[in-house]
Amino acid sequence: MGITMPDSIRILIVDDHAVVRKGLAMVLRLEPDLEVVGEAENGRVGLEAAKKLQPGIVLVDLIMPEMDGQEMALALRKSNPKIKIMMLTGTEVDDRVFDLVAAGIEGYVLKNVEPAELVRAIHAVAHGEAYLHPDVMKKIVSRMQPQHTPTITLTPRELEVLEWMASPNTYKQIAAQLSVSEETVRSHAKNILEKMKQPNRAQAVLAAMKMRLIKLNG
Amino acid sequence: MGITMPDSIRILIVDDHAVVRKGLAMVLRLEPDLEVVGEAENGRVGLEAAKKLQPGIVLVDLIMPEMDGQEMALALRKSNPKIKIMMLTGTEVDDRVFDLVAAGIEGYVLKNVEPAELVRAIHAVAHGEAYLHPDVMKKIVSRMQPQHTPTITLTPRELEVLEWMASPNTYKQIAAQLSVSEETVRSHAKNILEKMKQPNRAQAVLAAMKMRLIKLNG
DNA sequence: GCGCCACTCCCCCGCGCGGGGGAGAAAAAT
DNA sequence: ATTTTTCTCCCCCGCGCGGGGGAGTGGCGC
Repeated sequence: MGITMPDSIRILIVDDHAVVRKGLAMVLRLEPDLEVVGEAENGRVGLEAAKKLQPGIVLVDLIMPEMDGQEMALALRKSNPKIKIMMLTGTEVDDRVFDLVAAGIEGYVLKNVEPAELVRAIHAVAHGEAYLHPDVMKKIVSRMQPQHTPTITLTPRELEVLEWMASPNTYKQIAAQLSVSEETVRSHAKNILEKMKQPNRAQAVLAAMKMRLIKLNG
Repeated sequence: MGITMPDSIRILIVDDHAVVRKGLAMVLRLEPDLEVVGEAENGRVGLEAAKKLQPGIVLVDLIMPEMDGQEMALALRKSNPKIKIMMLTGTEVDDRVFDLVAAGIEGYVLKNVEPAELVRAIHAVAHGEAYLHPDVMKKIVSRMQPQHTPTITLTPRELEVLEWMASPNTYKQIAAQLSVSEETVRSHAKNILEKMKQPNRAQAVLAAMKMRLIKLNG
């Protein structure tokens, strides 16, 4: 009861439906190393509870009145970045996952998961791993995929120059690096801008990143 | 033996080590609905085999002579996008995962997985889900996360100007949008560049994106 | 009251860069 | 063998922008 296992995982449940909270708590309490330390019925209350209780992980429903799961997750991530966040949502996966994952959510599972999987997910997240539902993963992966984009055809040399354009170097410096004349680099740059229909170097680099022609660091 | 189950998963194994191939095949053949239809010892051979055999999924080792797993995966993805690709690699997860995931690899598991997990992974991928090893997922998620960066403290107005700096607009145009003088915008820009220690607008925008001060579209 | 900071605006200077030309040689495609 | 593409290099022009000053206002905190 009041005994706190030294290595147990402290859990806070945030969901607007009491039955769901109780059901989750019951399931989780079956695990010897999981400890449900609190419940909250919306994001605002959950946020306060999290700050007070300092759980290792919070299970948060996405759709809630007053303050929804996304708002709460973002706020909690800012105020207490060490507390892991596991999103619990209905059956559908909407576009908010991108913001949530980008904000550093560690877990995302659907409510129809088997209890065993949820427990596994909690363990994984508590141990510093990320646990995303396959559908979520798929969505993210598909977002990362080259959207069979009407890719502009840049020549190899142009692609090379484009990569250098993302560096702090001036055209003169790039020319030195490539062992060609500055005029050559400027000529390539000119063609690149025209092909990409971009007004300047900054926009060209941004556009190149969007269409994954160049990467953010290597 | 020669009997092909109507709903069985046809598997092609590509690995340069015969023992690994045989071991994998033996393990997988224990499953009634998995059918190892071929083996190949490098990417080039594997590519040919895949085109000929049309398996549902190929297990590909990353490190191989002549043509490695990455090359093969990219080539196969182009020629036969319907064939699922599951990457099998050593213990370490290197940076190539980004290119592979971006290219649409469905699976990525380490060689030290339990057979049961590999079988689960194969089923998942065969059913259209993505199955990435937790470490891989973590790497991808962490790449998406704001790396608890020593964020520069920009004033609200500077942040606003910085966002506009990522647009195609000139300072004059930005000034018009913000209803201030061009000199004001240029003044802000000057301070932003100094604070961010960036030599020019393009680099400032890139740096801002890296530290997630501004987003790629939104 | 005083100082600090954010926001605004102004001047000057010089280089970086976008945009318009053109041209020649080698490689690839036809 | 001819055409097309790619890579290289050159000229000129003018604006965008980086960097160096300074200065006045209002708000916030001490």
